[in-house]
Amino acid sequence: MNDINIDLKKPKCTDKTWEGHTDCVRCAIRNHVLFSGIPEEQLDHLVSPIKNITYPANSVIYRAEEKSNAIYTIRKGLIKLVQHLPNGSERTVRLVQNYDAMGLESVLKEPYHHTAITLQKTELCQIPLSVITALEKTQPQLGRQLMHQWQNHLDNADKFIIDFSTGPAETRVARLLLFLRKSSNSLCFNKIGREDIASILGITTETASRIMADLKRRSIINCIPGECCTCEPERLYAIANSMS
Amino acid sequence: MNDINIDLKKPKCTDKTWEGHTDCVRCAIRNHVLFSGIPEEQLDHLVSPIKNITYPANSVIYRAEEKSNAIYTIRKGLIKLVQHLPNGSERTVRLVQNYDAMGLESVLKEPYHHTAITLQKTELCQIPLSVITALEKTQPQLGRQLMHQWQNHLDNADKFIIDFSTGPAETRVARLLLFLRKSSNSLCFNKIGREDIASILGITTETASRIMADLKRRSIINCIPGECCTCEPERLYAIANSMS
DNA sequence: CGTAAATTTGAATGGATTCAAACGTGGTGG
DNA sequence: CCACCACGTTTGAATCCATTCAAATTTACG
Repeated sequence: MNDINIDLKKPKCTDKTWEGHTDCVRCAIRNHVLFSGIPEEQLDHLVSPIKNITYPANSVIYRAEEKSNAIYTIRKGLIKLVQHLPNGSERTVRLVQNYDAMGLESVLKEPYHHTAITLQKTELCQIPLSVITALEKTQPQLGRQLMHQWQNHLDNADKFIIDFSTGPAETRVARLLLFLRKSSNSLCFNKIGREDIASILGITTETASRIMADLKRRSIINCIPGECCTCEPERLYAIANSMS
Repeated sequence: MNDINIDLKKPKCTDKTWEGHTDCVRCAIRNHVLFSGIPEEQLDHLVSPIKNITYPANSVIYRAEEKSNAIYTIRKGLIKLVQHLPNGSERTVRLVQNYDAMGLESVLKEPYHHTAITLQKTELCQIPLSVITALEKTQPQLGRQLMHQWQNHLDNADKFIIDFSTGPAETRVARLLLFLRKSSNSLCFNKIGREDIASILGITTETASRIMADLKRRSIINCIPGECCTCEPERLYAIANSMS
């Protein structure tokens, strides 16, 4: 497994020569509109505290209750936000990926509300709160950007309830697999643990395993060990839309 | 049943002689900080489009997909936000009450994302978008207020997943009853339909009915027809926390 | 190669859904 | 005023589904 890799060189998102630069246009914070009015030399100085970090799977980015001091945007990969149940087990309440922002509560000076854990190798930008507050002064549109991010989280939460917490277990699994497919294009769901599936869908590990095994047997998904999976999307859609 | 009652007289929330005025201090929009810098005569003019409306139970406030033009704050009562499933039935994704704001997506010029329906007699303030945009210019803290509202919705969504979509049906019902108790103080849950309970908890109407009937038989809740209910909170808590 | 951890499978139990029927309640019209 | 109908709630019985607990199997990794 590759280790955590913090790239400290300089703020990549303003460096046009960086290969990943084109992605930054989609970034929640470093939006192409957002930096438009700021002179080049100020800009470098402002965003230099932004770090590009790559985490392996199963890394904790931050913990619930912890004092917050940065928001994050996900560049590549997948993260679960979990909350701890009184009983000791954990329930996943959101999946974050694909240029979503995360940890917005830090803008409101609140401690983090979830524990954030990577489900795959994940590349993200860590934006210290100081950058946000500094940018806010000169860039009034930033507030609007953040509101859109909040709304986006809400929409995700709604989809989470509708897709992952409604209907029989097989239906939920199918919807999760389709979600993962859309997000990563390559369907590496042999990488995601059964326990994670269970915590996302509110079912037990055994049920998750049984259903996954059954889908394999029916050749709806095909997993070569160590490789990514293939699936038959139409058949998954059929299951996903079957309201018992 | 009492009809919809729109109070057009004048913006009550700035009228200190109005009996409900003290509540307005807690309002998401008319916050005591918020209006501090604005001269009296401008204030009246600014907030005059705000309407106080009282709806009976089962009224539709707005519909999903509909063009949005106002946000709402709930003064008293209870509202469900529902989304329609492909199958035709509906799933409740949030419960709104107690000075919560609702319809924030209108600030982002998006159509409403849910259909909002009252579960009880509900009193609310309708704040046209024009008021928000006008206030935004002179009151920079308004943006922050709105962010807090978004965060509040997110927290509610999390609780919705953890409390109402996790664990066995009886546990979920107990948690819902305790939620209703805390919100309305008086526990009028003979008023809330079994179908509503089902759509909130993601179970069937029959299961909801069976569990409610059983709780009555065990005298954990006592309902006098036409009156409000009483319950034994400790026993409900015991059920609510029983993870099985 | 061997051990720990994760996954799969089995069998029994318990819980939730389905479909159908009975019951109660409130409202309408004869 | 009562009969009747519509609608929501309750109950029953059968079936199906998910969980539990235990064991077997596979996989990952030192």
